[in-house]
Amino acid sequence: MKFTEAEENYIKSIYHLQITHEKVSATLLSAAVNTRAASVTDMLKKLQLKKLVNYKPYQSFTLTDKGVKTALEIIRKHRLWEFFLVSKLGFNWDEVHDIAEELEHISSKELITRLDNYLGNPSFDPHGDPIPDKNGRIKQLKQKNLIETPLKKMATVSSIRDQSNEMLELLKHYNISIGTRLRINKRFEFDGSVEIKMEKVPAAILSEQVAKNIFCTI
Amino acid sequence: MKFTEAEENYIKSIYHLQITHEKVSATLLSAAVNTRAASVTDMLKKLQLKKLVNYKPYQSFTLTDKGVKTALEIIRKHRLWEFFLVSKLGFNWDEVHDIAEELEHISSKELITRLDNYLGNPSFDPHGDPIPDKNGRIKQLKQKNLIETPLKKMATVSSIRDQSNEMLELLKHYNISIGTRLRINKRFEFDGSVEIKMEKVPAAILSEQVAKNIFCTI
DNA sequence: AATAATTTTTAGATTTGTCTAAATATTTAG
DNA sequence: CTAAATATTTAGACAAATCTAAAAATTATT
Repeated sequence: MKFTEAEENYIKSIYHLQITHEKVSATLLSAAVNTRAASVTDMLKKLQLKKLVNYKPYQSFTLTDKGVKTALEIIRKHRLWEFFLVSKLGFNWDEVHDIAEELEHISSKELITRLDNYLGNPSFDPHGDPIPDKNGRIKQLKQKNLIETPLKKMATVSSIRDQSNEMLELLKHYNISIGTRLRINKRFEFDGSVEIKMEKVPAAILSEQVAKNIFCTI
Repeated sequence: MKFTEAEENYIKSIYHLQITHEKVSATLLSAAVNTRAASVTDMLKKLQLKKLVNYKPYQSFTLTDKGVKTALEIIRKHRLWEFFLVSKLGFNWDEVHDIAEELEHISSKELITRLDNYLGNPSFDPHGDPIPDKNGRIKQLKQKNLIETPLKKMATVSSIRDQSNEMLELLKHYNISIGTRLRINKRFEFDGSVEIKMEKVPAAILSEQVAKNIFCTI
């Protein structure tokens, strides 16, 4: 399916926002796409009709699977072009973003397939961000436990090391499971505990012992 | 100065038309940009305000110097991208037009400067058409179409004027492409058709309409 | 030269993506 | 728990680029 440049920019921005923020609001998005919130509302309705976002008035929204797939295609193009601009044309990595913002909207699939091969199917762009492959898969950074996970980044619980009943009981209480999305707000030097924030619930404190056993990917 | 994609397409089309036609009419232009004549009138008024065309209602029009300069910049981008697609990404010369139609609107000047150097500052694109240099200058090849090419001399196909899909289909059928070597055996007064002979295949007849659109160097 | 055919322009409408201002809903704070 | 602050949506407008239908101008034909 083909989308307008404006639609693509919204989809891409929502994708980036929902990785770094647990909730994507219209205001947040309006800043990201540099428009007024009222315009965002208009566009959300259109994207919903096209089944790209899950959206109900006055509620926060997310990309559908189709929306994510679309976002990854755009990001793939963006990052491949950035790689090209740096590796072949000799740009510095901090000069290429705006040009790639334009190039990412070129529609030809065959072009991207060939460009990818020409560049040697790179997995990371010049900024170190992963380049989705043709199936939308990105090389994930290794999983880290909550002691190692960087602060303030949305992370997804990917595994639990200690699977004792006591641990599972605790996870159940906090409503943490594989796939749960959370963010580390703060780490306390004093006892190694961490404050985590999940959607819809107040922040919670986990002891160092617990934190060491919960693994995430970002 | 920056122009919209629509404006650029009009400018480029007017340029091509005023090279191949003595007078450029709204109807002719409307076919070239694939819109209705009424829309062309609207756009001409806008382009006139921007000093890109000399236009008075009900009269034929021409590009201003500024318009020509703009057209050459767009054509330069188009042809450099075509060269890139063929020489670096391995596309066939008859597959690149539509992609270059999109790429020609990428705005960065620095990108084109670097692309030009990366490609070795080529003077001709894969169709044999000259690539304007950064100052808008074009190298003219002494090329003649098959009506003008002398009889019984080996000639090399250097460019195709009409690059419509229909024309490309026909060329593909006859296995004619840029670089093909051929000889004019005979010209028929009756309908202007020409008999050509290429290596390894029987002689073939081309209509006047086709012959006019195939250019050669000898 | 008068009329017919064609071309060009005008007038009014449509779509996309945006805006401002006002209305409405939600969240935060006293 | 209200009230204030903030966020979101609606309503109405606009610019760009297009369209159709009709009017006006030009060109061609008899």
